[in-house]
Amino acid sequence: MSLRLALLGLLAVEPASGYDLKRAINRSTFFIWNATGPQIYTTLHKLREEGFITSEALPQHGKPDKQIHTITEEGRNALAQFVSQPIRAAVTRDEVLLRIFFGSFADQHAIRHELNAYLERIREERAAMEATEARILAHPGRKHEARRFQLLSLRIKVAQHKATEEQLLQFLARESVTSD
Amino acid sequence: MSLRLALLGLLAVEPASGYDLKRAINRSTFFIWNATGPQIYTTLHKLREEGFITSEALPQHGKPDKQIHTITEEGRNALAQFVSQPIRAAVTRDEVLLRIFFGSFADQHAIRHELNAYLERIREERAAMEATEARILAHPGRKHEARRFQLLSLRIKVAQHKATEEQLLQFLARESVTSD
DNA sequence: TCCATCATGTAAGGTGTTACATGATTGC
DNA sequence: GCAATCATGTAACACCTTACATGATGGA
Repeated sequence: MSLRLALLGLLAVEPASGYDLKRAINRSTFFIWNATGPQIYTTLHKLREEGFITSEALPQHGKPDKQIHTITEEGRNALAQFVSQPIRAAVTRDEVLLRIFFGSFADQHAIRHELNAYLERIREERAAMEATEARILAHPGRKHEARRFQLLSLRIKVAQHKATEEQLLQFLARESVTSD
Repeated sequence: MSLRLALLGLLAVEPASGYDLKRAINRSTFFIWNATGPQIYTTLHKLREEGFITSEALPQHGKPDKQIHTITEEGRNALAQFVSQPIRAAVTRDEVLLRIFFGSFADQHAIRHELNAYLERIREERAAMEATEARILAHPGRKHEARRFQLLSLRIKVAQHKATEEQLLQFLARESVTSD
C-alpha cells in the first residue's frame, strides 16, 4: 500500500512520468522510502487499472514515448483515505541493528571497521537531509500545510540519525579505552 | 538474508524449536526484526536444506512433535560470514514517516489524533526496551561480548525513539498555540 | 463454552529485487 | 570507443503476510 501512497501523493502535486517519479522518490523522499524502476512501473499500471490515475503518451524523438500520469478524483479520494487510516503496529525491520545485535559473532576488527563506516554514512545522510531542510525553509512555498508535514518527517529522521551517531560514538570511544 | 541471520544467531546460543524462535524474535529482538509463524517455519526448512542446521523430532503427548533445530559448523561459519560482510546501503522504508510526509492530504483532526496515538505507542515501546535493558544489566551474564552488542543495538533504538518523541511533542505543542 | 497456548504447516497472494532488453543522445 | 542519461518495460525470483487447517490441554 505504501508505494501506492507515495506515488499518488507525488502525483497529487503535479502530473509526472514513471521516470520523474523514480527520481523524486530517490531525491525528495529518499530518507523515508525507496523504490526501484520495475516496481514503480508495475505499480503505476495497477493504479491505472484501479482508476486512480490516467496516462497519456507524449511522443519524443529518439526516445520511447513519455507516459504522463495524472491523478483522478478517485485517486485523490483514495489518497486521502489511505493517509487518514489509523497507523497500525509499525513493522520494525532494521538490518543494520540486527547485524549489530549479533555483532559478537563477527570478526572484531571487521565489525569496528563496519561501525565506523556506518557512522560516516549516516553523517553524510544527515548532511543531505539538513540541506533539504534548508532548501524547504528558503522556499517561500505557497503550500504551507504540505511544508509543515514534510518538515516534520524530515526533522524526525534527522533527530533519529543524530541520536544514532551519539550512541555509536559513545560505544566506539568507550571501547578503545576500557572494557564495558 | 536477514531472517536467516536472526535465526542462525539465536540458534548459535542454544538449540530451539520454530515455536521457541518465534517467541524469541517477538520478545528479545522485537525492536529490530519481526517475523510471522509461516515465514519462520519455511526459512527453517531452507536452512536445513542448506546444511546450516539439523533437526530432530521430540515426541510429545497430545501435541505435534517438537522439532528441535541445532546449528551446524557450516551454519556457524555462514553466520560469521553474514555478520562480517560490509553493510551495504541501508534501504529506508518507514511507513509512518511516509504517512506523516503526506499528512496534508489527510483530515487534520484525524491526523492530530493519529500523531498522538503514535506518540503514545512509541513511549510504550521505549518503556519495554528500557525494561529489557535493565534486565540485561541485572544479569551477570557470562557472554560479555554478546551483551555489549545487544546493549548497543537496544540503546540505539531507545535513543531513536526518544528523539522521535521530542520532535512529535514539539510539533504538537507548537501547532496548538500558533501557526509555524 | 469459549478462548488462549502449544506446535507445525500449506496455499495464495502481495511486495520488492536483480538481471536483462531496447535504443537514441550527450559528454569524456 | 565507452559510459551515463533518458525512458519503459518483462521475467524470474526472494521475501513476507493472511487465511486456513489440525488437534490436544488448561483456564475464565
